Amino acid sequence: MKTTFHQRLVRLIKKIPRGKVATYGQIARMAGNPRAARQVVWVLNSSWEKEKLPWYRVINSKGQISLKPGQGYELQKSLLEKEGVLFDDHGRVNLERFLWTPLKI
DNA sequence: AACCTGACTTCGG
DNA sequence: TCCGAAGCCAGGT
Repeated sequence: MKTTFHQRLVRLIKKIPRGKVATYGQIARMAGNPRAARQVVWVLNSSWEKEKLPWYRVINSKGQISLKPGQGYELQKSLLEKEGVLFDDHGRVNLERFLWTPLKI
C-alpha cells in the first residue's frame, strides 16, 4: 500500500539524529512537498506522542525555536542543549553546523 | 463548501 | 539584517 504524505513526514522526523536539528520546510521538502511546512507543525501536534517523535529537533528556517517562552520554548532549548546543540546570544542555532543533512539529497 | 488556524517560508524594501 | 505581507497545506468546525 502506498505511503501517505503524513506517514513520510512521521518517518523523516523519527530519523533526525540526536545532536542535530531539522527545519519544518526541510522535512516537508524531503517528504515530497516543499510547501507543506505548516503540515509538519500539524503532524507534530497531532502525533508526536503516539509516534514518539523527537519533536524538539524541529525548528524554523531561521535556526530559531518557534515555540514561545512559557509555551515550551525553554523545554525545547534545554532538550537540544542536552544533546549538544548550541545556541548563540540571540537564541539561534548555527544551521551550518547542526542542521541534519542526510548524505543523499 | 467556506472559513479559520498553526511550532512555516520566501521575498521585497 | 530586520520586519511585513503574501503564499501554502490540510485538519477542524
